Amino acid sequence: MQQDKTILAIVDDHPMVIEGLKSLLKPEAAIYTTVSFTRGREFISFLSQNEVDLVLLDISLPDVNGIELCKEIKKISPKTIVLGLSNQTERSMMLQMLQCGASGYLLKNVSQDELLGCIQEALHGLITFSREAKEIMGRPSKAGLNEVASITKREKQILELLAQGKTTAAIATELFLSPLTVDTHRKNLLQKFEVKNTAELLMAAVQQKLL
Amino acid sequence: MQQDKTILAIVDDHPMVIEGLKSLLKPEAAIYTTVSFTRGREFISFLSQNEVDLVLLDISLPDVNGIELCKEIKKISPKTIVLGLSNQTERSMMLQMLQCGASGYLLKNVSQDELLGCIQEALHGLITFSREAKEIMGRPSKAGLNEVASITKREKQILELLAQGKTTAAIATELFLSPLTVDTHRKNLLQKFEVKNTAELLMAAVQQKLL
DNA sequence: TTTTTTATACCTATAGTTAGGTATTTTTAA
DNA sequence: TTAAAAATACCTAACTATAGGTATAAAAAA
Repeated sequence: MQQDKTILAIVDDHPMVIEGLKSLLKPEAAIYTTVSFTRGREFISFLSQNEVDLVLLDISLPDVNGIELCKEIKKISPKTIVLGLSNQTERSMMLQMLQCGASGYLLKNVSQDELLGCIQEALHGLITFSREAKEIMGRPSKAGLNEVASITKREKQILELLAQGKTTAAIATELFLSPLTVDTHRKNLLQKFEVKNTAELLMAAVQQKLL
Repeated sequence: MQQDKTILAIVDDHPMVIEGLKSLLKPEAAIYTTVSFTRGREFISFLSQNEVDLVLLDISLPDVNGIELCKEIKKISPKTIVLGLSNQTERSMMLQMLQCGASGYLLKNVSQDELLGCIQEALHGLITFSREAKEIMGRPSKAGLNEVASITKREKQILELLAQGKTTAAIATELFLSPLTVDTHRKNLLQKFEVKNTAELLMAAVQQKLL
């Protein structure tokens, strides 16, 4: 690549957001080249063929989950810097993004200054947050107490079926498993969420936005 | 006022959204003049001194609630056309906006074509929706079929305790009732929601925003 | 390549829920 | 004030979930 400009990618399903970001980045058009994508998959296939210095990644895309996408990006191109971008003011989401290799997190209410500042910081290898995101990170209130249970794919699947009111036996049939296996997963879910029955489990899952 | 261009106002607390909208409106810059505001109050004071033909109004502003703002706008300047703008795909929210005098509703994932089309339609006095908003309005499923189960105070109380994972016996003790009575209420809840177990019941209640 | 995690499957009891009723008293609304 | 709705309480039997384990193979991660 003969390009010496920094390449920024924007991944967001809202054309309006893409245009907004481009517009906010315009003053620095001399140093940044921007490309944009409305689907996570599109960006991944682009990334496997091109270099990208930094990506502004919406974490709530229609096709893939932002956390997963972030992992994939870091796998394909570890030096691409990922900044999470979202409306969600969920501490847990921010932490998850960082855990998956993101270099920071911006809320969609960023000002132009913040945006440009954060991009610069991130490009220099720093972890960075938009003002409001910083504030949220700054209050450890919920984090300490409300730890997010990390669940496996199978567990997620079973959780969803439980939410549909299905019994262990019905789930076993549906997934071609032994009811005993389903029961084990179910018990593991109860343990992970530190709850004692399905009702509590579902409410906890709803609260953690897993359902 | 000697202005013959149509005056569009954008009210949104996200600079990015404002820039995005302006950018999407650019092809029509010859006919539209745009002004933007990040606070509802700011816009109201502008409106009392200036004419505005149409306003794109974010319904989730930090200072005032979108519904209230819409009412105020229509009170101050009845001929200003209001289009609701939001991420929320809540049917009820859309209906509320219309009830308060809005001429339509756009989701923030609108494409440029939709945006320009909807603005034109609204300016011609029509009620208009973005594609996805239309889809949501188009399914009477939830409104018609999924009638909100009306539950009694006692039932609500028991529903909440069930959501906390409490057993019939525990609820009975807490409410100084016979377990058999609690059981009857529980059964009535299952019937009203047309579900067959507590898991499904809770999910239905969450969906109907009863929990 | 070794270790850890995930997914699979099993066992024994006990606890709790659901389905099918009926029936009386107290509130609330017409 | 009278009818309807809500809250109370009971019964039996069948079904389902939970608690307390153990164990092994297959994936993923280190």
